[in-house]
Amino acid sequence: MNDTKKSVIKRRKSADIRKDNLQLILTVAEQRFAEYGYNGTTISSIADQAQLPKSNILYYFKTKEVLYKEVLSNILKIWMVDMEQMTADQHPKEALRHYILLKIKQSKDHSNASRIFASELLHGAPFLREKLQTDLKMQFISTCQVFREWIAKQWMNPISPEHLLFMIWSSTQAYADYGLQSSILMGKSELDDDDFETGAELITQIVLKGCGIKRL
Amino acid sequence: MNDTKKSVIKRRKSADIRKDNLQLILTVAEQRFAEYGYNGTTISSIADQAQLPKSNILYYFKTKEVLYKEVLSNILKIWMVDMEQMTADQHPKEALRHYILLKIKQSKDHSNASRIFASELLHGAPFLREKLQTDLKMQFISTCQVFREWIAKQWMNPISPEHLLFMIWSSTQAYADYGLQSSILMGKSELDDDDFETGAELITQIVLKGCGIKRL
DNA sequence: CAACTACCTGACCACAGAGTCAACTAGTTA
DNA sequence: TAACTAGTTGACTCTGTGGTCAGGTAGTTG
Repeated sequence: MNDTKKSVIKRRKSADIRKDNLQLILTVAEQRFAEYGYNGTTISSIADQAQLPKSNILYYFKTKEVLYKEVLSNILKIWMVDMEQMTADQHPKEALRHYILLKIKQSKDHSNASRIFASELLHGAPFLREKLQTDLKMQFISTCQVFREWIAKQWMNPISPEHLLFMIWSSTQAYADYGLQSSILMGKSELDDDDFETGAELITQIVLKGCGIKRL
Repeated sequence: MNDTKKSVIKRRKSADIRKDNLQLILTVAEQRFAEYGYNGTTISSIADQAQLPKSNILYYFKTKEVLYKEVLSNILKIWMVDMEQMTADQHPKEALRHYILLKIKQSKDHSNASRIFASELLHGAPFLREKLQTDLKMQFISTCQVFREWIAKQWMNPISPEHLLFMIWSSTQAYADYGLQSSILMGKSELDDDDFETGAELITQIVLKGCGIKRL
C-alpha cells in the first residue's frame, strides 16, 4: 500500500506537478503577502510554509515581483466583477442590497486578496496604477452613470454617485481590512458569520434609507 | 550678514538642536513609513530626505523599531480624541455631524498618520495590539454606550452600535487610505478641499437619514 | 579657558534575502 | 530504452541594510 501510494504521488504527470505546485505557491504567497506586505514577505518564508525549497519557488516564478504581480492579477478582476451586475434598469433597492452582500462576502471569503488590494492602494498602487486608470476607471464611470439614471428616475435622492460608491466600497472593504481590529474591540478572536451578516444588513439599511430609496 | 546668519545657525543651543532634529526626523519618517510601510522604508532613505547622515538618525533613535514606535505613538491618540466628544446628552444629529467632520478633516490633515495606522491594522497590528486591547477598546465601549442611550431615547433607530461605528470609521478613514485611488478614478492628481467637503456632507446625510435621526 | 557633555559622522561589520547555477532526478516520447 | 524535456535542489554570489564604533567638533559650565 505504501508502494501504491508512493507511485501515485511520485508518478504524477509533469502537467499535474506544474499545476499543483503553481497553485500551492500562489495560495501560500497570497497568505504571506496579505499578512506581511510585499517587502515584509521573503521568498524563504513562502518556501518554508509551502514546504518546498526556495529554489523551487524561483523555478516557477523568475522573481519575487513576478510572483506578486501574479497574485495581484486576479484580485482586481474579483473586485470589479460584482459591480458589473448593477444596471440602470434594476431597482436600486435590490441592486444595492445585492451588491453590498456580495462585497461583504468577498471580504469574508477572499480576505487575503482584499487586504493585498488595500495595502497596494494604501502605498500608492505601484503595481496596480495602470489597471486602475483603465479597467477600474471605466467600470467606475459606468456604475456612477447607473446611479445617475436612478437619480433621474427619482428612485433615489440626488447625491454624488462617486462619493456614494466610495462609501459603499470602504464600509464593506473594512470587514476584510479592519476585521482584526473589529474582533479585538468586540473581544473575539475573529469575526464570525453573524458579524458579517449583521454588518451587511446594517450597511444595506443605512445606505438604502440614507439615499431615500423606498419602494421596490 | 552671512556671518550673522551663520552664527545664528551654528551657535544654536544643544536643546534646540535636539528639538529641531527630532522633529525633522519624525516628520520625514512619518512620510516614508506612510508611503512605503515599515519594511519598505530604509533608514538611509529617511536620512537622505532629511539631509542628515544615517548615523545621525541612529544617534537620536537607537533602532528603526524605536523610531517607528515613536511615530506611531501619537497616532492612536489623535485617532481617539475626537470620539471622546460624543456624549449621551448631546443630540446625535449634531454630535455625529461634528464627529464625521472631524474624522474627515483628520484624513485630510493627517493623511500620513492615518495611513500608517491603517497599514498597521491591515497587517495584524503587531506594534499596536496592546493599545487596541486597552485604550481604544475602552473608548469604543464607551462610545457604543452613548449610541445605546440615544437609541433608548428614541433619537435614532435601534441598530448595532458596534457596526455603525465601524461604518463611520471606515468611510471617513477611506479619504486618507484610498484618497489616491479616488483621485485616479475621478481623473485628478489628488483630492481637493471640495472632495473632502462633499464626502463629509454625503456621509453625514446618509448616516443621519439611515439611522432615522431627524429632529434636533 | 579647561574640563565636560552633547552632537556628528565616515568607515566598518554582520547578516539577511534575492537571485544564479550546475548537477541531479523524474517524467515524456519516438 | 535512449534521447530529451521538465522538475528539483544545495551551494553559491552579490547587494542592500540595520546597526556599531571610534574619533571627531560644537556647545556648555565651573
